[in-house]
Amino acid sequence: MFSRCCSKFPCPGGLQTNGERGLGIDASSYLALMKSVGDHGGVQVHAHAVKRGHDRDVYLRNAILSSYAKVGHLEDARRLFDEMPEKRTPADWNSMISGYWKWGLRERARELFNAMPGKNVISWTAMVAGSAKTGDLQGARKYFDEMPRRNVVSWNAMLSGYFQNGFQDEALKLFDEMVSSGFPPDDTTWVTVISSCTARGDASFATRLMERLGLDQEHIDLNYFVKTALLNMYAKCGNITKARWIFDDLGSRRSTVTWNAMISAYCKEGDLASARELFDMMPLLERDVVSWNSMICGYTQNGQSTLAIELFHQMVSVEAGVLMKPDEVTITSVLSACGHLGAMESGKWMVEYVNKHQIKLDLSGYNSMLFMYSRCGSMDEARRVFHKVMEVKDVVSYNTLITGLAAHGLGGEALQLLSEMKTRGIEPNRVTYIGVLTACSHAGLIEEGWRVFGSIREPAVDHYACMVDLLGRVGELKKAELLIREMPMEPHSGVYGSLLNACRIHRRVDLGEVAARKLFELEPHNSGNYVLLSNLYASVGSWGDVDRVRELMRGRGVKKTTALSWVEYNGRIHEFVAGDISHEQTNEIYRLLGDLETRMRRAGYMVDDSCSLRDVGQEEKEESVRVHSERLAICYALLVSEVGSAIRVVKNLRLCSDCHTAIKMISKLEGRKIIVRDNNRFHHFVEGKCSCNNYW
DNA sequence: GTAGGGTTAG
Repeated sequence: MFSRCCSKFPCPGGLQTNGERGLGIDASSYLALMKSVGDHGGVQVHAHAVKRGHDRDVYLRNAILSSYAKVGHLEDARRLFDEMPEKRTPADWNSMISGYWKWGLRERARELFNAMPGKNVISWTAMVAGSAKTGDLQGARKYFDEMPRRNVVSWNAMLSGYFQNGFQDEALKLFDEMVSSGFPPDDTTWVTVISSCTARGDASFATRLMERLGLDQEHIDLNYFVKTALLNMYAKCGNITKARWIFDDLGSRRSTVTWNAMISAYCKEGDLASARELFDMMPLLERDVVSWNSMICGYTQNGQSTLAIELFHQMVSVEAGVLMKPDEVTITSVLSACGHLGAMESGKWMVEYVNKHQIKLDLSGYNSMLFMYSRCGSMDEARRVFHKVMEVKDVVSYNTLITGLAAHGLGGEALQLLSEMKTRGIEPNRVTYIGVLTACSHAGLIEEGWRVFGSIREPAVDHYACMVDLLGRVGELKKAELLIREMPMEPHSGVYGSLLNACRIHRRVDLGEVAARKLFELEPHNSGNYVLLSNLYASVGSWGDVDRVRELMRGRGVKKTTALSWVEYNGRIHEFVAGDISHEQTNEIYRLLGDLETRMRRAGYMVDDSCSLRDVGQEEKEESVRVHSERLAICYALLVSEVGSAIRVVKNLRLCSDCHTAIKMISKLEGRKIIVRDNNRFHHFVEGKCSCNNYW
């Protein structure tokens, strides 16, 4: 706006020399103007001011220099800085130094700082803050220790440096030092101290501190920054009532951050309705990317992946009114939602979106992408991202890929990754070993499993559960039993669950009953355990016992879990339950199913469409002969998807063995690759064979 | 009258 004004209406020459009063705009008016237009506007004020000779005013020059530096026009800022060495003030040096820090040019910042004559407390503080923000805490501390004079801002810079980098204990220690050396904390100090306590999950510590220093938390004078930090502290420490009290108390002084903190507080509590209510109440212009991210992440983390994806589409749609650009946090969350759903089409669409809009993903973003691909059954893409795209990897990246490989039964590759991460100096953690042991288990790698188990410094109960699973799956039930007896801690439900599942696979009713009894004690309301036991009875034809288990469930009021299967097609999730007749293409689906079964029988396969492993969740016996959901889902996919493409089905409960056989046949008869995810396991059916071999 | 420190999301 200003540059256009200048080019269209060149200023009369006479006024250019009349620097002090040109057109009645003096230097201080320019300064006021700059304040109102912000840094981006400030850059545009420059040309205008130069024409009137105001660039010789040191304050205005500095303001302009600062604007250039802040928006990243460092060369322009430097030109101004170099122009008139005789008029240079410490403020110019300091603006230049923090500009360099802001844009990550640490060496330039240091050079300038070293060359600066008459460094003042602001210069030193800029060095402390700059180093801390780039993660160089030692450097920051060195400047902090060496600075000849400190003020409260210097202390705050160092404190926040510790906090931002996750060293909350150091921050609190420094705060102690600060108080004992006589520096009274200000609001900013309190914000950092309270936040540090929040990060440590210790609300009472903050409260005690504030009391000790005579700061009443309900004091009316606390500024909204402090109140928001307090709100956040109570929210994170589980006192949602107190958090809400502060939120309501702030009234019109609420900022975007206050709203966001309250929204994420509700999300953390799992109270999505209240979170959404606030989100919808929030003035449209107040909503920033963090508000959207908080709500989307809230959905993802509370198992509402569909809503998360829906909200993302709302966020980027034009109808939302205010254009909102998603960032890497948004993408991380939505990719994760796609992974949880096994929604490959949506996931791919997201990746395309990222490329199209040039959103730069960080490590978490790529980890999320890895997660999405491997949960959608596309290990090739997951490997490609991991090996070819990601430059930096952390323990989460390795864990994600290893867990994915484990789910796909790719044990050897998981083992390879374990040794690779060790050579690269990335320390495996509890999760890594769960993944690797699971991988061994699914691939039947018993020796490797023992070796890995033996290498864990302090095996946790989950690792024992994995070993029981491994031993159990390959049929070593005696050894599994022995391991349980010898483990140094109390076995949890996962341990007995593995044992019971192994008994189901190997039809060991006697031992299975023992495991089930333990499980019913530990978690009497988990319907999965009853289903496992019932399936065990069914596998040996003890229908009376199957009915007994069902009675037991009813007697204890255990809720049945609906077995859902879903297929993603054309950007929509199509959901099926056993015996489903609600889908718009129901008739075609059943016709195809009947046709397939006829062909299977003709090919000499006995396929029992009642799925003799009956689902104890069904109330009525007749209902248990209803066709299982995954068969319906697969038939639907066969109808709509392209010939040659793989069929992906997600099932939220375990695939029964009759369906497993049936799907093998379908893959052969139709010449299609079928990928089924049940819980965390993948079955790749190709030409009548399944990747799980016999270890499923 | 210029320059340094603050809270929220994965």
